[in-house]
Amino acid sequence: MAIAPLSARNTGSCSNCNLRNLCVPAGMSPDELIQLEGLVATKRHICQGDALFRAGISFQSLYAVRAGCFKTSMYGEESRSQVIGFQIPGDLLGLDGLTDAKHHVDAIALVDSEVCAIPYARITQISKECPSLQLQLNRIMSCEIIKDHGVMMLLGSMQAKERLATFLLNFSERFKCLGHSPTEFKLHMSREDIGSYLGLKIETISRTLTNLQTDELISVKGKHINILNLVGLKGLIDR
Amino acid sequence: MAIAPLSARNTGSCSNCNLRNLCVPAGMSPDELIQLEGLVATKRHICQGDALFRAGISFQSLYAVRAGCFKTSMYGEESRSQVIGFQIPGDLLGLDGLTDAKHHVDAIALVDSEVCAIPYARITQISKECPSLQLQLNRIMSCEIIKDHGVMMLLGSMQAKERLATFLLNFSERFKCLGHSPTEFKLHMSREDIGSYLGLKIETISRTLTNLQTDELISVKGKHINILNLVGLKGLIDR
DNA sequence: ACTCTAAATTGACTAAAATCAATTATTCGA
DNA sequence: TCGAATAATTGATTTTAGTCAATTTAGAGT
Repeated sequence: MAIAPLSARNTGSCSNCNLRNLCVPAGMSPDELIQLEGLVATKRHICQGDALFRAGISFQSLYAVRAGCFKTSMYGEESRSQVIGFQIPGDLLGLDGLTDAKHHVDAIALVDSEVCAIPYARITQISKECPSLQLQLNRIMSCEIIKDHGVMMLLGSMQAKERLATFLLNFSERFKCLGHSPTEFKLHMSREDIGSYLGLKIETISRTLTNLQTDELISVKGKHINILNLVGLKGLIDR
Repeated sequence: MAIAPLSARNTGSCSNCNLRNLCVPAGMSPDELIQLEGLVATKRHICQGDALFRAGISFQSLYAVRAGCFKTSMYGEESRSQVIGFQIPGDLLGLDGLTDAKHHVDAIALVDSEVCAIPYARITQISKECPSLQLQLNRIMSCEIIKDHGVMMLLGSMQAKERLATFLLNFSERFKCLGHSPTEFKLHMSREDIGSYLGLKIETISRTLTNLQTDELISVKGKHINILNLVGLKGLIDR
């Protein structure tokens, strides 16, 4: 948990953010974007391993990931825990906090990361003059629900190989949207985290990864993934 | 699929609905409740087996369940399907439609049911004068996300017996909130549906149910469940 | 009430993933 | 750069849930 460099002194304007088409302002007109001036109050650096927030603490802001990678985990009774998701730039954190003004998951930085804090009070305030912001928040939350349903389907109906293929293809797609390579990327989370997310034990993750490599669908070097056969990988799922 | 009796000629006012503390108006003051007059446009009867809406069709309204029971299911590539949830009175249907104005799941009535249709356009319109409606919608969506996370934990980290116990306790709690018995109730969905929802095959559902009965934690007579030992059932999960 | 059909249960067996255990890589800090 | 600690891989074995198959039970429609 080293000290992250405090580089960004961006004032927090969405208008000139390179993530504006993937983040909260997505689909909003330049006129509307101006109304969003002052939406983002502060930027925060989170060092690898540190928590952006934890389950139980009071919810104040949503967080848009600007750089880095996070995992969110929830906790049940008696030592039960579950990784709920992984967030990369453009993703929003904290949407589970609006119910009772408390966070329900831990958000942990998997690498040194940067977020834009968006105070919820400011969202509701700006929404009054800019209804499309509120509509956009509704869309984002609805989208979150759809994504969760996808994970439920993965966990409820897929076997290990299919789950891992889906997982890799999901990251491939998301990195592609960010302008990165869809076939070569680094997964910052541990096998433990992947296992928890996919409802599998780490040994199964290891074995299945080796398995996909043997099939020449991917190549794995530690946390580095190289997708050798995107079509073949997709074929594992539709089967 | 018989014709359901058209009994309710309620005009659609939330103020005198007996579900107002469990449904959209929950937590709103009497003053605010008056502003909600005209929120509900129409009531609809849905016969057992019929769809309230289907994945892919255009989204217009949210639906509050007034009576009966629904299941929602999503579909993946090639014959894959997954039951996403079960809705009983007070629950809201259609929250996944706000992203792209399309539904993403099928909502099927498991018994003859009744819903209040709440046009989304009207929600956004009323929200302008009544910001607490918008806040309430945000809370509801956030709550939906939290509930989905709970299912993800169930699917990702519990074994068959724990999943079924959680499932039964969840219904017990929800029926209790509706003023029904928390220990005796009818589950209208098939074993197939329960299995899909819990990520298990129907044979496993059957066996596990028998198993819980042998342990004298529940008693099962077809779709009728009687929880004999609530504490014992809870004990299966915390372990 | 009766019949036909669909749903649920039960048993025997198989397959998938978990567990246990040992080894090999990585990572991080001195 | 080295060495301890942690993470990941691989193998052997067990456990759990899935599959296949046969009954039994429950429901819908006449």
